[in-house]
Amino acid sequence: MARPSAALRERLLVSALQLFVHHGFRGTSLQDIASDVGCAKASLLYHFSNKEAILGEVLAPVVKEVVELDARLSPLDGDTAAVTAVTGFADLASRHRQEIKVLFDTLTEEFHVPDADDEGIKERLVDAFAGRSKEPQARVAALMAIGGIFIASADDAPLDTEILRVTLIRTALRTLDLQPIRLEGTRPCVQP
Amino acid sequence: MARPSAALRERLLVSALQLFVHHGFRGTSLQDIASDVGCAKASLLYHFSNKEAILGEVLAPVVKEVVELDARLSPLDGDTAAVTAVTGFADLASRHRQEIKVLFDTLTEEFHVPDADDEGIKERLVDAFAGRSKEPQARVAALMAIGGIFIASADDAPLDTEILRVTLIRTALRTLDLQPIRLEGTRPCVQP
Amino acid sequence: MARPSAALRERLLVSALQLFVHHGFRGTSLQDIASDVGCAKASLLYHFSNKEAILGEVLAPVVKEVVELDARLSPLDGDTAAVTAVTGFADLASRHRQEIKVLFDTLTEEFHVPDADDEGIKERLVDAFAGRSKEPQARVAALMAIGGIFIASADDAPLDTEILRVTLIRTALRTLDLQPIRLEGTRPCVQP
Amino acid sequence: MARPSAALRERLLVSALQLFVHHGFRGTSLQDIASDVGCAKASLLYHFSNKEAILGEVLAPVVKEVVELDARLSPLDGDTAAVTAVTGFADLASRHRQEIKVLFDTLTEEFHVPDADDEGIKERLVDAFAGRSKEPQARVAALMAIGGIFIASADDAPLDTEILRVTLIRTALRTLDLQPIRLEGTRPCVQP
DNA sequence: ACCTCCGGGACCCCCCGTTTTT
DNA sequence: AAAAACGGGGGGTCCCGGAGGT
Repeated sequence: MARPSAALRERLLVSALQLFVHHGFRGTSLQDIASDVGCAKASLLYHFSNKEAILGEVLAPVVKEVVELDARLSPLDGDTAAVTAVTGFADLASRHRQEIKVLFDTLTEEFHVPDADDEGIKERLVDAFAGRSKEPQARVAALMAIGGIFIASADDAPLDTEILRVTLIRTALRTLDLQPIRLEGTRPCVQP
Repeated sequence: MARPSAALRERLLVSALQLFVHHGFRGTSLQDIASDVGCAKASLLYHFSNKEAILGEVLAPVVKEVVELDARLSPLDGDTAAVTAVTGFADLASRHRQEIKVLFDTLTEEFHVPDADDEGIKERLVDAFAGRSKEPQARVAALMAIGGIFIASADDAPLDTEILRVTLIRTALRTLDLQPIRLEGTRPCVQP
Repeated sequence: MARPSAALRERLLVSALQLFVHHGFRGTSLQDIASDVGCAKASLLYHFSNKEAILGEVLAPVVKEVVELDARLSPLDGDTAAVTAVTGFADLASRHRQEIKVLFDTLTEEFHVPDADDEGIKERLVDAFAGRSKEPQARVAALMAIGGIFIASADDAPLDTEILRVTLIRTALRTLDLQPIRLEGTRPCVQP
Repeated sequence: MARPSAALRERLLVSALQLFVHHGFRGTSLQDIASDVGCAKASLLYHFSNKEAILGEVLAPVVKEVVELDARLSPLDGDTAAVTAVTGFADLASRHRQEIKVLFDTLTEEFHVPDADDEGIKERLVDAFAGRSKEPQARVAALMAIGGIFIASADDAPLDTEILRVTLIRTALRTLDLQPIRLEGTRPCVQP
């Protein structure tokens, strides 16, 4: 039926993201997505081999950025690592609020998003947030900083992206007991 | 087959909690729970009228405490409200780590846990964490503090409850930009 | 619906056999079977864990007899083996004509009927029919005898069981170039 | 992608035959065939209007020969009919072993192979094998002879075509209780 | 003429959370 | 407390057209 039929594939991804955000991954059926864009379920499965594949593509942008951030963090140490992690992660999260929310309830699922989240990356991120410290308290604080950014980003409240980003950074740094930094120019390498 | 079968009901709740933690609420079927304790699915539904009821009973303890905390917070204002919220919530979360994790992915679901979380309570909690401030930044910081406590509690890492509790409080206060407090005696009214 | 509801399970097996005979295994859906006996598809899956399980139970009687025949044949050799195989197999086939037909199109399927047809048994049966001879011609003749019994049994034509059995034996023996035997008392150990 | 792509149509038929032999008609999907030759499923349906059409073309050679055999048999009677049927059918089967196997599991299917097997031909073939006799025993023997030739031909064992053919004839004649014939020159009218 | 990109209607097997019956 | 039965999807596959590209 889809009249314009421009790019069904894209419209499916958009619908899927929205539905995943509001009803969760498991709470969204293929039929829900298909109905939402007004196409047959079979057409959906023509573009994506299965339900997980949809999730994978929906999350691909964030995952890609997280992987890049992980790479940028690996050579860093101490406060530098922590600050870079905070700014990078907050930037990423504030720009992908919906995807972040989806990533959430997906965490309980058994499967992994392809080529990411392979166990290691989460640990390394926590490690960077903790400034490479091995103390339990530092780890807890790091988790809290990450979790805080996650939750605040995933919240539904309408909020300007830039304000959110800055607030996330400032607050997360406090959480980690780090000195505030000048925020101009903290924006990592991202297309303007 | 378990012959004792004395408190099947309790064993069901224990199994349910464990399974909900590891596979999520939707990811756990009644059959899974029944198989885990070794009884028939029908027996399960003899004790609990439906699946949600199981979740309700699993979360009952936390919900009860959250409601009580909400009541204690209502007359308070400013930093007092925030500090009380932090200490109370951290205490609660550190003692119910598994239930907290379950509460998580349940948040996406459509239904509400009985007699709690009815929209209002979450907002009031955020309000208290924000010290009754209406500024967006304060709200974001409040969300981050709550989220941080949630995430850190839900994490699988083995950690002494008391150490976790103290760290949660100290760090959350930093997140909210509040002065550290003396932690002795902060333990709210709870059975020893 | 099912008013009498005496032994739904049995009625399901009967229907399944009939439908498998007329439409093949793949050509019969669970819904077909359920509709035929007038129950819900879910009720069907309550009794049988999956479609293959139904096939397994439908074929169980024949498989059991074939396995027993295989056991009886193992110590025998030469013409004795061949004659015993012929009489045993013809007896079995003439009493289970429908199941034999089902066994047919099932042969192409990938899966194996549980605890039988595990590759070996067919070879051993051919070996017995061939009177333990290794010559290709003997093997071909053995195959033709077995196939003949199969096909003739599976045929839809109404025919008295006893006449069929005797004719199968007499003809199969000719196929194998064996002397006719006295057919009284050839009936193998079977409940009268 | 296969660039030569000269005769995609032929390659499809070859693949289809192979797959039908190993997984059955119903067990082979259009996708399977397309994947096997490395083309799109839609390309397949360009050449053949539907799945049955593929089967029809795959079986066309055998069906044609069977129809011709049927025509040759119609004027014959008694032993002459039987012997001619046996030699003709064995010749045909030994030269088209794979197609014979496919013909098998297709028998259960509802549809008919085009312009053949329309109920009548099978009966007439049995009739000829039975030497036009109407007795049930003769009919059973005829069925067994035909079935034997079928099964032995369909078997996977590697065997020289000529040896197979001669053995099929000799054994089938025994099955029908007919005198062996001189096999030289029995080869029916077939393109050299 | 040949081939592929899209798209869709039907339906399959299985399972889920329930109600009814014993 | 369990056994039996059920309505209703869930994800996924099948076979098939129609609209183009070369």
